[in-house]
Amino acid sequence: MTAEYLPHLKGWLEDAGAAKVACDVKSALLALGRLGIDARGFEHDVMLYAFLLDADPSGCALEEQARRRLDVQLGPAPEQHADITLELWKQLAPAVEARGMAKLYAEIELPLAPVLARMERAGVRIDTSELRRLSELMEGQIARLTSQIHGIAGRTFNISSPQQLGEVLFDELNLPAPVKYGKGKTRSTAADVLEELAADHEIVRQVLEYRQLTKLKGTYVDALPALLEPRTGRLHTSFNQTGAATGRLSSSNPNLQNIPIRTELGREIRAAFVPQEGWKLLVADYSQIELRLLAHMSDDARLVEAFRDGEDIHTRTASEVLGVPPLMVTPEARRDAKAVNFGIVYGISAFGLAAQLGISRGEAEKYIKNYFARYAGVRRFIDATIEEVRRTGVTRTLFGRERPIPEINSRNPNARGFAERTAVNSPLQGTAADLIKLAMVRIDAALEAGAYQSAMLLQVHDELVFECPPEEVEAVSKLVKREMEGACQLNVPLVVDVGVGDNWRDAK
DNA sequence: CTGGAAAGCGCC
DNA sequence: AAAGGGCGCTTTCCAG
Repeated sequence: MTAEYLPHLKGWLEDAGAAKVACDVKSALLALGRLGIDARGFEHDVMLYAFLLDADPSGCALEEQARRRLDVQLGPAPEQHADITLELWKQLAPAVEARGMAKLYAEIELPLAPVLARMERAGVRIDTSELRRLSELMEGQIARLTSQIHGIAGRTFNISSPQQLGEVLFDELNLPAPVKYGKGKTRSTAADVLEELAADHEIVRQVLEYRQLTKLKGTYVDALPALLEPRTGRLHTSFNQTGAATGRLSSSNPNLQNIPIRTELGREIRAAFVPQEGWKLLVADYSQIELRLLAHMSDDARLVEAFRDGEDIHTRTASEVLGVPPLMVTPEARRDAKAVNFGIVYGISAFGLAAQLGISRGEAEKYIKNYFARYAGVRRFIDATIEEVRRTGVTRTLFGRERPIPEINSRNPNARGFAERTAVNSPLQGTAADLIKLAMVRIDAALEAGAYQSAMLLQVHDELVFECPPEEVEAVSKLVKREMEGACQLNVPLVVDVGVGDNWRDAK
């Protein structure tokens, strides 16, 4: 079997007889696309094989794999890239098969690569004049806050420097210093610390507002327009299919998976994401995906029942934990229950829950105790999951994706605790990632089969964003909902909310 | 001047 | 003893 290589692709494309092999199919497709070549039929992606085997985002690129598995230092020669790619393919493809991940590879990861390539090439349109307006508005607010903060401090200083801010607040104005310390013994000025002081101190409230404005202006409002592709006038992110150990995608240059939504100002920024003239944006997101997967994987009777009955899950948890009927659950109780539900998924401690809810550690312990008394299946699931990871050393998703957890039997209690939380969270986060990836592949195929013009643009973990001509909106809404909800059969229903609008904010 | 660590914070 | 899982980006600060 001889390797053919294309020097202008730096060895990306190797044709090994009948089997088309690349070290990175998505990059190969994008590079070929720029040359006007519509390539199809790649069967083997060495980087994806490596990622399935190691779940190590920093170690699955060709150079690192060549070093680790073949003890070869990769040079610039395309011939070497081609040879190494084939050598690794021969080793990794059978290993993926042997570990039971051939189906995950063939039905999800490999077919996803061309979908991501098309999403990146499509890009997303931004209303730059809207962002310019916001930028000027925010500039004025920041200037006002800066002079007010300096006024109260009695001197000028760099408000963006945590070090200088700490000196002003805790040494000069003698505000109560936080218990929380950074690694270098610096007193923390993080938002949760400042919020403790905000009620009593005007300057702290202004610093928090200053932080929000400078963060959003610097990271989004001013940064995004600079990244527009001149040729398309659109924003083209990169989706990294090997970017997160759990199996999630990541997004960079720019990261379009962390566009603001929480605050009103943030939502203004999101409203600047718009469809091409005359088209619509369509947003579809899985409702409570990780908690539904917790219900399925734990088979907890109450959790399963709650989702089957279509109940509001946080209200139900509040009702269970407090022992009151759902109609008597106050908004505050629901908020607390929501924190408990997320805490379960993340492996929170009583200490952490207490800090977040502003209650005593004893109160938090009661909440957690009550939770597990009512959701005994969840307790069993968590214990069984940790036990299995102790035995096997890996977590596994519903679709068979593995993640090594080497520290699970560490004698260091800190490292072991971290590993145990990771062991519980990874199957949930990872299965959710598998599920939406599968949905993306199904939707892409269905759009292709129906010859729709609508395009998938973005994925944000439990949400997909599409751009649709108005006459397709209705049909594509149904298609997307059907393919997402039908991606997999669980003990509980999968629910997808679909919205349509003239920008990303209003479509949600 | 550059690179990296640390702090902080945006999202799910 | 630490104390919530997964990311990427910006700014500050400091060492080389």
